Amino acid sequence: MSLKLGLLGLLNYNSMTGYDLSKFFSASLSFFWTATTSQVYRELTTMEKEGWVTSEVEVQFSKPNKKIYSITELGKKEMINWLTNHNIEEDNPGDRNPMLMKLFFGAEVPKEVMVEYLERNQNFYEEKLRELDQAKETINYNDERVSKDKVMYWRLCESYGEHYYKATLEWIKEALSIIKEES
Amino acid sequence: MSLKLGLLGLLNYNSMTGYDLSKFFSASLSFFWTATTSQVYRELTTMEKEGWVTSEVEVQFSKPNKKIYSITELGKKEMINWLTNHNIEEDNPGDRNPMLMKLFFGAEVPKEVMVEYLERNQNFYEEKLRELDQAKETINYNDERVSKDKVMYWRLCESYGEHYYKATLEWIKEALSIIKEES
DNA sequence: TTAATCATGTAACACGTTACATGATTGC
DNA sequence: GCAATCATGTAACGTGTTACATGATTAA
Repeated sequence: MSLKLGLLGLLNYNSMTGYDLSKFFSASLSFFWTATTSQVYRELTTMEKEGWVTSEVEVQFSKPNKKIYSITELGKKEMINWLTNHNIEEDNPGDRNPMLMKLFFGAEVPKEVMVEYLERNQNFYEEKLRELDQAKETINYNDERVSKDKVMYWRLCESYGEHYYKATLEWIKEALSIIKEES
Repeated sequence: MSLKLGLLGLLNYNSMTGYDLSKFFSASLSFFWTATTSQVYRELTTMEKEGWVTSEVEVQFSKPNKKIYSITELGKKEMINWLTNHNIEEDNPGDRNPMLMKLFFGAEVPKEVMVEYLERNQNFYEEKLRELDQAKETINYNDERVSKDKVMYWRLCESYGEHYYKATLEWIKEALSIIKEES
């Protein structure tokens, strides 16, 4: 459901094509959700059937025609409904962490293998943190066309990332020293 | 792939039935991966086709026969291979966080809605932390039949949970105070 | 001249979820 | 007498992934 609702959320800001949507998705939501173009087109088709969006074709020359999607009243209702009614368990899968799956069975391979694994994860998350810092600097939050509320919520999402990356890095540091200690 | 390899990992400890596997799964791996019985049976079928596991039937009276699965040499190779060759990007999806998706579009609904949402998440994670504490106490890590290495890795997985839950709770606390401040 | 961008998708597969079905045994 | 446990699955659906196809335009 999150993908559908992410698309509704973006269409609620502006009507646009599937192509635009998938670009906006990677630009603004990819930090906590990813979607390929194929997925976006498929979802748009089913969402149109359900009456959450409508489309109109804009004829173009020497390019494929644009199919511009807009959110409907029904779609808006659906979005507000999703924003208002919570299912906390569903919203926090928390499971499906391949890294922990690997670590759980780490005793089956030499320690150096797991040490290297954690170190590479460390690099990965340090890089993520740097990327986040850069993003913070480049995004212009003072754009007057954007409401303060939106900016606040967007910043909170960013801040989650920071907390999450830092916590992971701290854990990796501890884990590495424990593994090395035991050798 | 993680599900298949989780199953291989468990079968590497002990041969058992699909039914046993799904119980072990919920008992020991559900903290970072979940699997339903239907999924387990399906995966076992395909893994047998690939030669990673074999099965033999144990006839029972007045109960369905047991189909006991064992890991093969090929399966062990596959497992070690997975443990040894890393793809850090794949192992850290990090995306797909429905909670952040919701928060991102939070400006579309009254602030109280998002405050309540975060408060319920807070309760959720506090409960998770308590559960983890309980688990720590009940699990007997001094079982002599289990190698020290295994215990170490299992504990590291637990410790990840602790870090993760605590970081999330801290972020929620900050987020709540920021949202309330802006009102 | 090659690659990237614009803009649309289809097809097949992988994996997760939900619901349903069977039928005896054991515990409350 | 009823629910839970044992033990096996099937079927259908939802959603994510990967690969492929088309064909003009623009920038390096």
